Amino acid sequence: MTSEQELPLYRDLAAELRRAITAGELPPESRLPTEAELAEEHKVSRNTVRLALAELQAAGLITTGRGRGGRRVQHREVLEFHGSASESMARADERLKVFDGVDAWVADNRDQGHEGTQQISVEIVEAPPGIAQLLEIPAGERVVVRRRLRLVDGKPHNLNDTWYPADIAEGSPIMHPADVPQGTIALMKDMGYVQVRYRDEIEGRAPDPGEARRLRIPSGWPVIVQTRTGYTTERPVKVTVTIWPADRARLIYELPA
Amino acid sequence: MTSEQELPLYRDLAAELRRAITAGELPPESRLPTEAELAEEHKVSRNTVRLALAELQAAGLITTGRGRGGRRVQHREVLEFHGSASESMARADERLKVFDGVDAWVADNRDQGHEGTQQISVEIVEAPPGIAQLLEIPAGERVVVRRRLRLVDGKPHNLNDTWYPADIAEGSPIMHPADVPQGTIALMKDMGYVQVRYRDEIEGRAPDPGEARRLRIPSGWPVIVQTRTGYTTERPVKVTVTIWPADRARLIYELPA
DNA sequence: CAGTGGTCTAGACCACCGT
DNA sequence: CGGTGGTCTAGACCACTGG
Repeated sequence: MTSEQELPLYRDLAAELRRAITAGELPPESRLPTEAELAEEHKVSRNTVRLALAELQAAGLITTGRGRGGRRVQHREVLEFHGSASESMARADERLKVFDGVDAWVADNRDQGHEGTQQISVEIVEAPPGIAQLLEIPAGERVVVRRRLRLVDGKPHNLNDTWYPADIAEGSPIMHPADVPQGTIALMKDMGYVQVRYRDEIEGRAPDPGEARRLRIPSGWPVIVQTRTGYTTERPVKVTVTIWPADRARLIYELPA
Repeated sequence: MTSEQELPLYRDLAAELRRAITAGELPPESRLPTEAELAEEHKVSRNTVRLALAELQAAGLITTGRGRGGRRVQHREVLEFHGSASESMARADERLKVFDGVDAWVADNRDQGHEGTQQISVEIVEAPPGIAQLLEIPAGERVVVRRRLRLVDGKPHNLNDTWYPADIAEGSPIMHPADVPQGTIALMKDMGYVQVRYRDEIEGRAPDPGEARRLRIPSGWPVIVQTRTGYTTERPVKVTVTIWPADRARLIYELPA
């Protein structure tokens, strides 16, 4: 009755496990059978089992359990981030009154019942080509990059690097590797750089090894990359690159027609 | 001199090939050494070579070559799609004058020097939960879904499914499985449904097997999913779900501050 | 049709981690 | 400590495809 299209053994096994997980027979956080058990049950070699599990792992359905822990069904939690002006700005006003001394992202997490923390470092480097193009400066020009590894409930969640032309950032509080409570947008406004529009570019890809290591994800796991360029009436003044493991975030934009 | 961190053999090999590709020593479209050659060169088993190649494949750097073709370095071409109103609308006006009888997406491709075609089918189904929630109707209610597989230069490029409440679509030209030259937005406007705002949600994930098959991508390859809900002043009137293989598209939004 | 990648087996050793 | 997944080997057979 099952319309078997003569799948390879490992695809077949992957499909069965996928069905069991999405049907709820294997609930989130529950342990999977061990590789040896699956191999015996299905009369295949352990390598074949591993091919099937690798597929589910790439799809974000199961975890990779080292040691005695075993693999578990992935508990999937998606946090939402608002890209457009209207909605996020309206809520940002409220936030600043309620949560003092933390930036918008930390507050955004509290809204969703999570604790956000950040590890911030600041460097002065030569602008890589992609960043230079967006900032409309020559490649290799000095820029200040403020790198943030953001943690949710203590675990790495996303990378957020903001690049500023050196003439804007140097000597300002942007260089200070700590939270800017009122936000860097307000800070730059006080410095005379009023951002009037943004351009967001969104793409998906596999992380490079460095990104995978910092986010503690397997190297095949896809990430979403949002590149936001902020403009005054005069020129681009910052580029922010945010990288999330794909299943961990959803971007939302509200647009007029 | 190489700061080897005692990587597993296959990660080491993957890193070397990755470097050779990004450094241009293996240019796009060029053939990789065969698995047997790599195994012998590096004194590892063929399975180890395959683990390394699987990683590069997941990262979208190389193709999967069946038969005598061999693997090749992936030729990466990213097409851009505009999410926001301002820019895309201004250009849409011009398009309609120049390209007659084709919809905006087909024209969008011509702008970038490619030929876009679509395979369209229309179904009447019960609304799945996610779609029902966005359309603000009970789950299981009848909806019309207009499914499009879009091809660029003859190859599958993205999936674009638009869901309409049955009361709006039934009996209208939306049900006709062919191009709507003036676009469904203009068509709905003529029918009295003027869309005044959109809400976009963007996420990344691995495709399910059906999506992977339709797009002809390996099942681990990540996709970007854009879900656009269109609203009149009264209510949501359509939900469009577009799915791209992640490396094939970049979404762009222009936003006021 | 020869060579390629795709699939599969049956073993082995080890680092790691929970109990 | 004992069991788990991570890594690796050395084979084998086959489907597909380009020359």
